[in-house]
Amino acid sequence: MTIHFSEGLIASPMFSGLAPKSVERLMRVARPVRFRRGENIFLHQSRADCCYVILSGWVKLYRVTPNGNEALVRMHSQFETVGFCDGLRDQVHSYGAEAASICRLLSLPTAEIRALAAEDQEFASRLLAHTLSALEQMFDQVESLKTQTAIQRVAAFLLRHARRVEGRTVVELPFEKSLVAAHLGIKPESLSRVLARLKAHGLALNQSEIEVVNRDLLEGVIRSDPADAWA
Amino acid sequence: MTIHFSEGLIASPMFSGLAPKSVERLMRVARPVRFRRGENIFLHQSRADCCYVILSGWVKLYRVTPNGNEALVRMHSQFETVGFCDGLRDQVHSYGAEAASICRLLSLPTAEIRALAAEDQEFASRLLAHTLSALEQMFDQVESLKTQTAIQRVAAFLLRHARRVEGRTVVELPFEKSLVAAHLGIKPESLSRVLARLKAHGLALNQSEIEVVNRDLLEGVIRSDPADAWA
DNA sequence: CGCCATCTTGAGGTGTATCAAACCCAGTGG
DNA sequence: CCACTGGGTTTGATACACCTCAAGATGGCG
Repeated sequence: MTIHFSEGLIASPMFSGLAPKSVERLMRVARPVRFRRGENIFLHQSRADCCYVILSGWVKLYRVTPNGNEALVRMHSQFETVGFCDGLRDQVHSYGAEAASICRLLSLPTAEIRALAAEDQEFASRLLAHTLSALEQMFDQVESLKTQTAIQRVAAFLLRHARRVEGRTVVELPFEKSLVAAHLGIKPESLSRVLARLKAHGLALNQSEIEVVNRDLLEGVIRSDPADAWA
Repeated sequence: MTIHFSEGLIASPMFSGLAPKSVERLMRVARPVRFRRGENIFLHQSRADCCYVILSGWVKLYRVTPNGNEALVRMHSQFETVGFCDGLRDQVHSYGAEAASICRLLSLPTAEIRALAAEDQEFASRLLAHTLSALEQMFDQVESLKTQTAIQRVAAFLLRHARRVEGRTVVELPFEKSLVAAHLGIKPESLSRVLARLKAHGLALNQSEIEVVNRDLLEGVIRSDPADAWA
């Protein structure tokens, strides 16, 4: 049931399609690591001498502001990579990483990654493409923070995570609600209230299960301008 | 007084240190373009077949949401690059670009950039480093949007742009106030009010001139937790 | 069962947006 | 020289969105 390390590596978009020789080279220095929920993976400002590929579980990237507040920057899950951003430049981490659930990672020395990038051109261009798409995702996040209200962000999040099971469209929250709230830039209490308000807009809440009963209505919440009132 | 095109190119962090052969190659296909303030450079979702280097002026990157709202994603100035993010992947632009002032750009065909990246390894790694730092800047932006209030973001912005002239610390806004507001994720009216409130925290406003009279006080505004009240 | 963490609900406060009006100021044209 | 114009900015009154603090509800788990 558990994924073998090398399978996990090549399942990651960043390493898929890598020459077998390069995979083997990486696997020689890769080490599997496990973390319990809440455990620290690396700290903000620490030397980035390891990058990680997630084999299972969720990892949260966050920053701590001078006044002790915490900003959740991104959430990452299976086969995504963590810590490359600073590792590739041989700098200190520009964010901290913490296990948001039990998770298994593959740790890779950044020195080896850099060396490989210098030799394997295909890998280098893959790295670039990967970074560019991360950048675009950050654009999305900034856009939603600047133009959408909390309700709209929640609605969009729910629709993104909605899956059809047995004819119904249900949303399984990928991680606990307080993390979902931080991810969307609001407080847990607000998330709770927003979910309650969305019951009037195509959402049904039956004891911890979230169901989308009217997709169009929910999409309407996202489309509508905050200036206009939706009752 | 005006910068020659090739000087502009190599002054850009993305192209500095490039082999003379590569510079020459790019200059053969580079074309200078001018825009008046408010003119469109490229549209969101249009094919990204040109990238740009800014020789002078300011460029704003923005997105238009389904409901007609506009989100300012980033501002760029001299020697920064615009449009590479999607050009390198041969995709459509993930944002629109507009001249925020009179500006001169150097337009480069993305096909040529991609070809050069494939051949010149040094350039490829420069591209990656550049993209990574853009990513980190987006992290900064998300952090400030999620953890700081409007007043704190304004204070931080002012301190970032404060310069010492003739013994006084003054802030010259790089572009008009409505753009500063959009950049910080607030409305122009709010920016106006916030500036007025900051007069009690080390800022002086003398008819369109902004002066930092007490840096520590301003920094205190940023440090303090929004929960605590600052009168 | 009782404990604990997580989530919800309520009351009240702060922050920012909205809409509308006044203001400032550089250009323009009489 | 002065009225007129129009964009950008400020100010005011008001509304809404979201936060804070505190109290309850829920649900897993020893």
